[in-house]
Amino acid sequence: MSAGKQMGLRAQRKAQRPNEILDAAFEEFVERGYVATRVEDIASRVGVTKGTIYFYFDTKERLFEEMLRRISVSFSDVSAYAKTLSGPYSERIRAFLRMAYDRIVLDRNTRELLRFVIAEGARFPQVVDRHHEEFIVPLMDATQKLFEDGVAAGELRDAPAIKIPDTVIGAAVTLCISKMIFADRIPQDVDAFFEAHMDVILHGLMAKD
Amino acid sequence: MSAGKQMGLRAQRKAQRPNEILDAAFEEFVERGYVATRVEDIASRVGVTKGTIYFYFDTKERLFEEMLRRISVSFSDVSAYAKTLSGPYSERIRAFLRMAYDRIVLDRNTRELLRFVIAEGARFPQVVDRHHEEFIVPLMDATQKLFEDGVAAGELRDAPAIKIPDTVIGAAVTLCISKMIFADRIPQDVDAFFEAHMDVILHGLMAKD
Amino acid sequence: MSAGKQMGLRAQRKAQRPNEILDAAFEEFVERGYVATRVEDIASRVGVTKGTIYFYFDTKERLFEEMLRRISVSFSDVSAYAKTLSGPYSERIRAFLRMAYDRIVLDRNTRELLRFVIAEGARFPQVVDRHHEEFIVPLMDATQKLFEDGVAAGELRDAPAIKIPDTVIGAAVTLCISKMIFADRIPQDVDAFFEAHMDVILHGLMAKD
Amino acid sequence: MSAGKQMGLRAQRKAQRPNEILDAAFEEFVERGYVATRVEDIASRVGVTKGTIYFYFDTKERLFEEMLRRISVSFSDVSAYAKTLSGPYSERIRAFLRMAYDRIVLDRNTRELLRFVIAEGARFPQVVDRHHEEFIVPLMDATQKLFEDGVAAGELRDAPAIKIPDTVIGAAVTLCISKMIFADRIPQDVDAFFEAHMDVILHGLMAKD
DNA sequence: GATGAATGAGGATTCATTCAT
DNA sequence: AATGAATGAATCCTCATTCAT
Repeated sequence: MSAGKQMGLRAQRKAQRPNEILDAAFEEFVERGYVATRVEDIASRVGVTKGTIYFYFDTKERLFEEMLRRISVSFSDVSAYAKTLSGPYSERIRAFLRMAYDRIVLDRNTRELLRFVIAEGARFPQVVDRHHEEFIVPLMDATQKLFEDGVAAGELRDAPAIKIPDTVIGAAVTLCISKMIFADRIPQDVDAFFEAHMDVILHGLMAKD
Repeated sequence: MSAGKQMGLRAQRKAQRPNEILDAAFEEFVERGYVATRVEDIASRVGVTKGTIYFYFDTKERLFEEMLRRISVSFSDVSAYAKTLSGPYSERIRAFLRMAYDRIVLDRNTRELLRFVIAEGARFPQVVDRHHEEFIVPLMDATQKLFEDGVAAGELRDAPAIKIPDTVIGAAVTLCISKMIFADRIPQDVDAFFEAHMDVILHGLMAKD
Repeated sequence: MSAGKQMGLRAQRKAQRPNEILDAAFEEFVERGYVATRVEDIASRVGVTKGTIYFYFDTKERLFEEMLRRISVSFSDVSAYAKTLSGPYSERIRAFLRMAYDRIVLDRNTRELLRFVIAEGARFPQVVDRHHEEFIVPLMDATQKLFEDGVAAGELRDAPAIKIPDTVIGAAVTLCISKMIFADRIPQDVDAFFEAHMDVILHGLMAKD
Repeated sequence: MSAGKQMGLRAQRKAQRPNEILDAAFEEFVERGYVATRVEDIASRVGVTKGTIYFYFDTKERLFEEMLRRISVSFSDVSAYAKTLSGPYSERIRAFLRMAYDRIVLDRNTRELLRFVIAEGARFPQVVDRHHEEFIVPLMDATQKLFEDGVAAGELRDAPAIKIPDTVIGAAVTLCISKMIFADRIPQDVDAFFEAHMDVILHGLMAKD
């Protein structure tokens, strides 16, 4: 019944080739950056030769862009997620921020995407723009909305950070970068970091009773 | 009496050549990254030819490393700075963080250094290590010390963030990155950001009276 | 009774494949030359894929050679044609030269064949040799014979051009080249050219009465 | 006093490099055509390496174009030459056509230029246009003018070829092509050809007395 | 000190050809 | 018969580096 059963082994492999290549490209571009990565490196990683890469992707540039598209899972759903939250705002914020940490710090794709934005942004300006539109804006908007709702509910203080949620999310981004640049050499205790961060945030934002 | 006075203008200029080159190298490497920057680009910016660059620097790699050294002003003095602070800890923290913002967010060299750490870290691991030793550790240590003193003085709450000051400094790093990747396209109001951040931090860390 | 009647449409089409391919090859090779023409270009023009071309032709080189063979209609019959002519030599020459013009200037295959001889002669020396044997020699021999007969008949002057008929045929070749290189950008009035040429030739070759 | 004395050997050689390269490029492009000629072939012929070629010429295309410019000696002066002629028109035509033969048939540059026009015209349309403007038009105009003057002087018949001088010049072009494609394999007796051609032309164009 | 011609290794891309399906 | 994925040799062009002047 499955499509797989109707495809020959070769056909199955073939259908996966573009994704195999994009995955290999991701690893190589992460390791060496756009310019220093050779198309042949990517081919070797897949176990094919240069020519095969060009059979599926016109240019190295295109390959890079499609790889980015593949790893870029937009944050446009976080707003919907915030709406599913209920209970006291201290709990909602915790849940929301935990989700943010999971997606920003723990998701390798998102982490390395930030590396590409920083390292290749000058070469691929549209990558920076897309990152802003699909990641930063949705996340900040959702966070701000959550905060404003908390203020309206009388549970949060009307702090200036309500309007500049970057001041709160920022710590997660920085942790993401630390994980990215130090990898395993300097391990990061994400949970402890998250708890310490939450503690400051909640103490800093909760309305005095 | 100074050496400068005894040099002709031309001689002075020549004595400055290495620095001119390093400055030009900085701009070019920032724009294009290590691999994509051509030695000739740097030479053109200085107004000399390739050969001249090689008179002063053995290789492109060396040039890159020395450029990094030139822009890397260590943070090892921030601990001394913290010691000069007096008065209530809320004020000390404000002054200390303001200094941190100035050096992390507003100083272009520090900002772009972070770009190099992220973009070229795989190629120049020692840059990552140095960045850790000379920037992150001194800054975190001094911050932590300041917080611990505040706790000891009974002015700060013994929050878990005291031991993980990255949770506090993180926002500044993220703002630095925003300025870096968006440049002038998306202006950042550093002062407003700082005030909003301070507000959360102080409310979050001050001991209840 | 013919094979065609017993074949289905599809079978007929298939039987024509080699010729379709040769025709497409002709167009592509004319447009881009041997080296710059890709086997895939030819395949696209036929509406098949590369592999199909290789089913019918071993190599691109072979394909080129067979295409040449297809368009090369030998001039070995012009001598027979000359023998069919009768009447005064002025009329015979006019008829013969008109035939030469038709075949050299107006026949696209012959025209482009000359292009291949000039453009690819170094790569395919046998093409040059064949062109000499099958086109130039038969045409010149027949022309010379016609002229000599005219002289023997006392109708033509025993001009040195009788032995070097290229001096007469040359104009047609040049017109062929003009048509070839300028195509429609600079239209050539073949009839006017022919008449003007004939006029000089006849005045130049006829015996004085 | 000579410039040569003031240049070092190296400097002299350097100043000649572009021309050496263009000459080598001419030979290689003649032999193999534009596409099949490798930049490295040209470099080898000069005795340098690829890189050197690119030091002087941006691209292979540019190199080809400049090579063409180098070998293209315009025919715009033939009209002035015609004006220097005096005496009976039979003599003027002989002198003029001899000059045309010398420049069209015997000048290797002009000969091979025609090869490029035919072989590379589709790739470099401007070459075809330039050839028309700088070679064909000036030559035809001058020839026509000479013929018309001869008619006006009552020495030449008002033949239709007067207005279509290509019918006369054509033979020279064809001889040029023969020399080009057969090179030494089939030697051409240019003088005999010229004389035979002249004989027909003069008999064909002279007014009856 | 500075120049810039020259080198040559390296990398993106193309394309004739093969072959399993 | 036909397809099209895969190969790998070939070729344009770049650029770090050298070195004679």
